[in-house]
Amino acid sequence: MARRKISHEPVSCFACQNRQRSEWCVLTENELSRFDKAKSIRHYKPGEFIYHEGDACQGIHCLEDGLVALRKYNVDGQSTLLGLANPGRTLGYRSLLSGSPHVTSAEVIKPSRVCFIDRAVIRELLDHNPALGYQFLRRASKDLGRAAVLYHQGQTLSVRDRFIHLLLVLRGKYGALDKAGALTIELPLSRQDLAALIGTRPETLARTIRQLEDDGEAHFEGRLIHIAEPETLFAGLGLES
Amino acid sequence: MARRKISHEPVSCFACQNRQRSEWCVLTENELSRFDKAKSIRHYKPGEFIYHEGDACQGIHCLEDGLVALRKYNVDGQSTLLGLANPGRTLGYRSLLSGSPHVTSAEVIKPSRVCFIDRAVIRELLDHNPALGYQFLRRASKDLGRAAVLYHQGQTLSVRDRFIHLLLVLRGKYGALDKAGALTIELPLSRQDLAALIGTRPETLARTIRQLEDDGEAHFEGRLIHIAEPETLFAGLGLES
DNA sequence: CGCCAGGTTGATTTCGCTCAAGCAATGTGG
DNA sequence: CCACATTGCTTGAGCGAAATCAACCTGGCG
Repeated sequence: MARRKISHEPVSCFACQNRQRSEWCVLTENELSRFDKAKSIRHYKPGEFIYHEGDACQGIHCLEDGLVALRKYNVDGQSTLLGLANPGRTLGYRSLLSGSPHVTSAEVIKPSRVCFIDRAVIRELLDHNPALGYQFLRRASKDLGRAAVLYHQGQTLSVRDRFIHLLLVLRGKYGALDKAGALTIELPLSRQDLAALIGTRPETLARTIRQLEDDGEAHFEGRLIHIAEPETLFAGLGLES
Repeated sequence: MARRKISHEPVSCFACQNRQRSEWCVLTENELSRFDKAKSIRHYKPGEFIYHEGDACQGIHCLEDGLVALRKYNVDGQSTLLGLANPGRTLGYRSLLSGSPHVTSAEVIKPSRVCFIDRAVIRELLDHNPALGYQFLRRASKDLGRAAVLYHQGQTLSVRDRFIHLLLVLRGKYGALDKAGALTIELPLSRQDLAALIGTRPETLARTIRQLEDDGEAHFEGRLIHIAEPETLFAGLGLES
């Protein structure tokens, strides 16, 4: 599959494809220039951490390209995946704005290019341009809604249903329909991470996958999933936006 | 205990005790006056709803006095309690700011006095006074952190540990230490709601309580809990801010 | 009084976790 | 190139925590 190479050329914020779809779309030319000068770019390999749970927040990270997992560890080393970050996503804003340490660790899943901007610069921009704060406010509000739904699902749904729901979500970014209406999803994650994402263990997920195969609901090979009748599979869930 | 009567006298926002500790502390005199004129006060009895999950957001509610539960229902009518709101708390800001429907229902637990302010007025104030947006931003960031911790705990802790953790939280608002260092908590909730708050069923909670009694960790009578050695009980948890 | 909701307790079941083993793919060093 | 470790995934067996189902008790209230 399209294992696209990540360019190591430094990209100006002005040219950044993600900017329009991110919180930074409200910055003026001047502000963007300030932002651009202050940023530093770094490349991460899978398994590396951008920041760790408990760290004080130094600033904000923008994921330009790649994939990052937001993970939280147990005392026993057991981990839960709180979410995934795709290109364009701003990381660490929660910690910066609340003034408390990071509650999750940001672990790189696919090779990633990440920009870092110091907290002082962000504060300056926030003080200067209220629209930026408003962007983050909308962003935080949406995240908060997602968190509530996630929590509730974790409490009330079975592993099977949580997994199906996860596929529903991943379909958006990683799914493709063929002409017959069948769905193919290329998972960006290992089984372990899929399990962590729905708060279960790899063994249980393997069994759940087995069950879906046996029921004829879906076909799994490696990180590819084929679902002949997606609508049927996704029907049994409380529909969500 | 202090079953204090709630006054039905309309209170000016200028005189509101909660204002200093809320997001509204940054309003100017003029703005506060605008706010005060726009507000309407309503009294709710236990069991009444301030808004329902799925409703579009009409505006913001301020809880002046009383207690409100943020609840989310399952398809089967099973509910989870996402959190409690104490006096001074602003309700519904998430929905307003994200522009999406309420994700939870706000159900009154104790008789409550609630102010309502139309969304248009809030927007006006937000446009006018960036500091207000910043207040909500901090608030949302903190809520988001709490949500992450809550989710993770729900996934990894046993019912017993989640319950003890809940007591730790409730201690802050509803606990009192005597001279011997023993802790008494007066729970503001029914057993059912306590169960919903930690994502379990009433039967399981009853058994957990029984177990804590048998272990001599705590003594329960009705909504009163006596804990002789709070430090011992709370010791076995990963400490959280 | 009877009714009912909330709470407790008991019996049983089930879902998911733990522990353990096996297997395939990948890497590594001699 | 082979022996070997390593890592990720799957499967099996057994166990345990919590859910479910059901009965019963209690206190409040019409």
